[in-house]
Amino acid sequence: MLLAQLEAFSEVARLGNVSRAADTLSVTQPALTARLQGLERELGVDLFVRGARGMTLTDAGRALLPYAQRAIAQVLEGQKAVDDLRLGKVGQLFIAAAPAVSTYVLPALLKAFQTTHPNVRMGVRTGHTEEVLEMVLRREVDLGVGRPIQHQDAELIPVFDDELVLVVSRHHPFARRDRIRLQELADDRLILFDRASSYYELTSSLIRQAGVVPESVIEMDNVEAAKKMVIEGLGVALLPRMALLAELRTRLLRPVRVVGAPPVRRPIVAIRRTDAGTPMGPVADFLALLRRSRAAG
Amino acid sequence: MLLAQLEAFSEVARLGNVSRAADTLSVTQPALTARLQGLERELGVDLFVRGARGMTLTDAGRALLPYAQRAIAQVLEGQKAVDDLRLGKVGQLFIAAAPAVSTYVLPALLKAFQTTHPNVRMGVRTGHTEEVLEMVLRREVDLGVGRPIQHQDAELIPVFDDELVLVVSRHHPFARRDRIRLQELADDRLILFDRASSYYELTSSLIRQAGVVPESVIEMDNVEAAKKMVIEGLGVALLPRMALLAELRTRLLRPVRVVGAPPVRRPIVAIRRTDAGTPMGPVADFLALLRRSRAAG
DNA sequence: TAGGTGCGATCAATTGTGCTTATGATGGCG
DNA sequence: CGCCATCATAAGCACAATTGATCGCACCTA
Repeated sequence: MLLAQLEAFSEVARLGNVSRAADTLSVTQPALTARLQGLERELGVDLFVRGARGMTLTDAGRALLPYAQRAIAQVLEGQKAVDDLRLGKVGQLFIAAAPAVSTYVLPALLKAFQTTHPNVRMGVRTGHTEEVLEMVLRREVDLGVGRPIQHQDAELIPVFDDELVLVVSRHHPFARRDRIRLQELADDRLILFDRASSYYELTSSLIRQAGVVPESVIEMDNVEAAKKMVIEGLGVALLPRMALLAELRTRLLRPVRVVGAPPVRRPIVAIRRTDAGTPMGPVADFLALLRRSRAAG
Repeated sequence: MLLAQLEAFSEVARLGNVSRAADTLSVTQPALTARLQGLERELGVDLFVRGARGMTLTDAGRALLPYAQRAIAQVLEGQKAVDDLRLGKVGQLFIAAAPAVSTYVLPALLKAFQTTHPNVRMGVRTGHTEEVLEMVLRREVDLGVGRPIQHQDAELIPVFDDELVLVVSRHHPFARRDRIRLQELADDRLILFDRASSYYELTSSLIRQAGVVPESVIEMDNVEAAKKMVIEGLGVALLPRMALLAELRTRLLRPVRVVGAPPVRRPIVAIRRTDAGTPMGPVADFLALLRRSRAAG
């Protein structure tokens, strides 16, 4: 049985007239006649009584009509559902993100996303990149955001590069200088954050590489606390730029260029299950927003 | 969009495998692949992620699946509904019938019909043939049964011939004779029934035709009373055979052949709206039962 | 009652479209 | 490293749907 036959049947039943139904369906009248005959042949019953004044439903036709209409309605609704999804109008967007992303990048992005996609259900979960990957693989979220991490079933999509920035308080001597040498850090107190973060290892190796042994080191367990320490003048810190946007803008913290040390850049990637296919709808839209934002400046 | 595409989609989604779905749908695998590609092209989205281990639904596929399944289910249910109707399993059978039919023919027939068609809703309305016609034309009933009556929108289907039978009580002198002459009726009392019935006019004209003036006439307003009168020996009557079946069988009443007068036969017809088409399902089955019954024979 | 009108069915030719068989490409698994 | 399973592609074919023109019929109108 063909959907076209059901549409023909439904429309002819509605109009009681093959010729006019042919117009509204944009086919010729003989084509419609053939569809109806085909349907009647397949079902083994007459659906219409042919009169000189048009077509009238038989009992069988009356019995079939509601089913035909519902079937057609389901198809249309299905098309609409897919279309809405494709255009990102509806659907869901659950994201797993590394702490810095979750804290400093997502809020603004999701606020913007919410205004353009009011009917999309959103959610955020936070974890280190390994946990993000796990959540993606277990399909607990539609998208992960974190540092690159290889896995057979995961696909990585670069979204922006983050960067470690050396920051000092506004009263610190470095604040007045364009750039400093790495060795000068030896005279200062270095503030480290979150031993579990991937940045911890980076920072440490950078320092060690330069043969610098800082006078003293303070370890914090989160970025926010580390920033406070720096602002209070207790030391200097290498912090991800995406966590500093507000303080750099208000000049509460001052960035300092370090000569002789290459800028430490870390790609931030989106993580998708390979078998989820090309991102679509809300996920695709959010990915575009994420890349466009260039969140790290 | 083709129904076949939705079926392909649904089945592949269920099995996660084009080749196996091709088996269950009894087509070749390339045919299914083409259907899926056509559907994806038309919707503008990928419905599956192709892997070496089979097909996995995308978000769009997951969104579409329930609609596709419901559409297919509606089509199947529609087919079943038409089929049940065609086979007379379900539906309704509302009949309007002339009083004699309603009283003496329908009860036994409807009892038989009920056992073979337990899920058919049935109903009977009684009226003279003109009223039966009206009910048919107003679609208050599916079928009328009565004497022939012409109308542009009504189709008449002969079902059996009724016959006026001269009956007398078992003690009446005629009861011992094979046949009588019409003129002999002049010596007897004639019992007429129901002035509104079409039989009244028939009977009267038959008598007048023969130039017979019965000694006396008693008019009753229903057949049952007329029968009682005859049984009590108060006179003789010309009554429709279909109203006499029980009394003739028990020999409470005796039929008498009248020589010189042709048997008075009246066709009983079923009445259908022309625009209702060929009878189907319960109506067709009942019509067949009605003709087979030869109720007046 | 003769001609006009509207409607559905039919016909012949053409176009399309899906189906089948055979083959290719790719990834996983022993 | 070759084999197996899986899906995609290609070529040829057959059937079916579409089209435009025509027919037949019933009804309406003059």
